[in-house]
Amino acid sequence: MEIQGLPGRLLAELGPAIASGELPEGAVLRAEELEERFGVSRTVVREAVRILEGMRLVASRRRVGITVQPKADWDVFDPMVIRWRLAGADRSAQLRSLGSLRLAVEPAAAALAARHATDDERRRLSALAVELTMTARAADLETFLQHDIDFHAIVLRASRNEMFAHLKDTVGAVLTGRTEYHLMPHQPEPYAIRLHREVAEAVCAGDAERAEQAMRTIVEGALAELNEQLG
Amino acid sequence: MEIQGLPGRLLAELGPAIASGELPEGAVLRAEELEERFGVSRTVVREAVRILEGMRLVASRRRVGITVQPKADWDVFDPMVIRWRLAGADRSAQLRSLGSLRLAVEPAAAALAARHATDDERRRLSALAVELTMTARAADLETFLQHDIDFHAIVLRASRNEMFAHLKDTVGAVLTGRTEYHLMPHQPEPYAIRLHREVAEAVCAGDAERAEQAMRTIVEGALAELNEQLG
DNA sequence: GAAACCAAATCGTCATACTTTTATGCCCAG
DNA sequence: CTGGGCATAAAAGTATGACGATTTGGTTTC
Repeated sequence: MEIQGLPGRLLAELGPAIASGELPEGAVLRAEELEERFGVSRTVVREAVRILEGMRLVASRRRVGITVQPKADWDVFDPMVIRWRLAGADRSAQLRSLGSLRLAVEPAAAALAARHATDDERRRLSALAVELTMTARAADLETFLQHDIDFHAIVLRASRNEMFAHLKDTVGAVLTGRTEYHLMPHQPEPYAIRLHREVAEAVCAGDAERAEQAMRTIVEGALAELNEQLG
Repeated sequence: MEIQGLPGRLLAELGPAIASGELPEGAVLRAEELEERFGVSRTVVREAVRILEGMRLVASRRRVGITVQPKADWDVFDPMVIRWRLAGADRSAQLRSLGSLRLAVEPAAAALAARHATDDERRRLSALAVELTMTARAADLETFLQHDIDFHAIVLRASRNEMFAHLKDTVGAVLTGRTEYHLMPHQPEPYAIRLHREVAEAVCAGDAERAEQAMRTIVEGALAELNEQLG
């Protein structure tokens, strides 16, 4: 998942710095300056910059340098950008945006999953729903989170739509983020868990309508909680 | 939008080759081989490969080479990847996936737009809806397409959700793709155009429900046409 | 036959030199 | 004083040779 090597180290410094606004729009870096600051060669700097350029966080121009791009240009779907932003200043804006996206996508994915899921996927959804109940009771937030992530990932995958399926990392980042930064109730809501079982049952029964509704309610709930925590 | 310089040339060759399946999953390239084949230096090859790596199209490993990754790993939201795939073999699969995504996102965006659009955006939507009517009558597909793209882009932007807004290029690529590859009626459907006016009116009136419904009908129609053309 | 070791292949990094583009400021003409 | 073109230099872009690090796969040895 992570990018390796020395360019990775550069990224891990520059990415968060830009995403958090510490390096504001229009800030200019010079390649040579970065070489010195991080004690690496030109090759490494250039490759790291290329990657940031791919994410549209910066643009490199001759005789000018490497300039931080306006937020509006950033590739906000890149999982790395999402993580960096969740760790930084506009965490709440990011979570709200992602919430709306989930609200649009996940119910649709659940409906498709009810139609197209494999038997194995249906089984695993049911099993995970049970696990969620158990770990919630045990207040074992760590494994609860992991099961929650898996649950949503399976629904997205079972939709048999590659675009939806690829949002699994994005959704995973949201769930991780709101747990990590304590933006949800300390005990998972029993009601939310019942809804996960409802989704699992509906998918097993092939009931697209019910799966979609239940999933919508889940995401709406998450969004409501978020708004509560953030005022 | 496009990546510049010599690495860009490499990308323009390798990207489509991979996206089209000409270089299948597991295929191995060596950096030195690419240097010779394209007559460029290591620097250039490495940067191009880094970019492809960022899109998760390839992975580079010591002592083994640059291997093409399974399709499931590709960053299917990257606009460049989308264009390459639309130009290649699995164009129809790609269009179907994107269609489902639009069906989830655009109605939601329209609803939000009805609530949050600025006065200017409302005006421009109305104006574009009129333009669509005119250019459809004139059978001027080129400008019709451009106005259609602008229309959907404005709705997405007016939703005031950055994730939705960033899907404008994706939607644009879809609209361009299906025109370019003649996957829509030669004359735009009068019904579809009336629906665009409906969206514009609903957004102007602040009627979220109606905007959402009209937009849903538009995208459903596009998806239906697609399925008709592709069997 | 298994474990340890060695060798070759390939990417990864560095240092340096050269090329290309372009912002900026100077100078000259109007 | 103003505007346009031209020279200059600054910065990224490209090329190249050398070396380092890692992984694969075979070979040797016990």
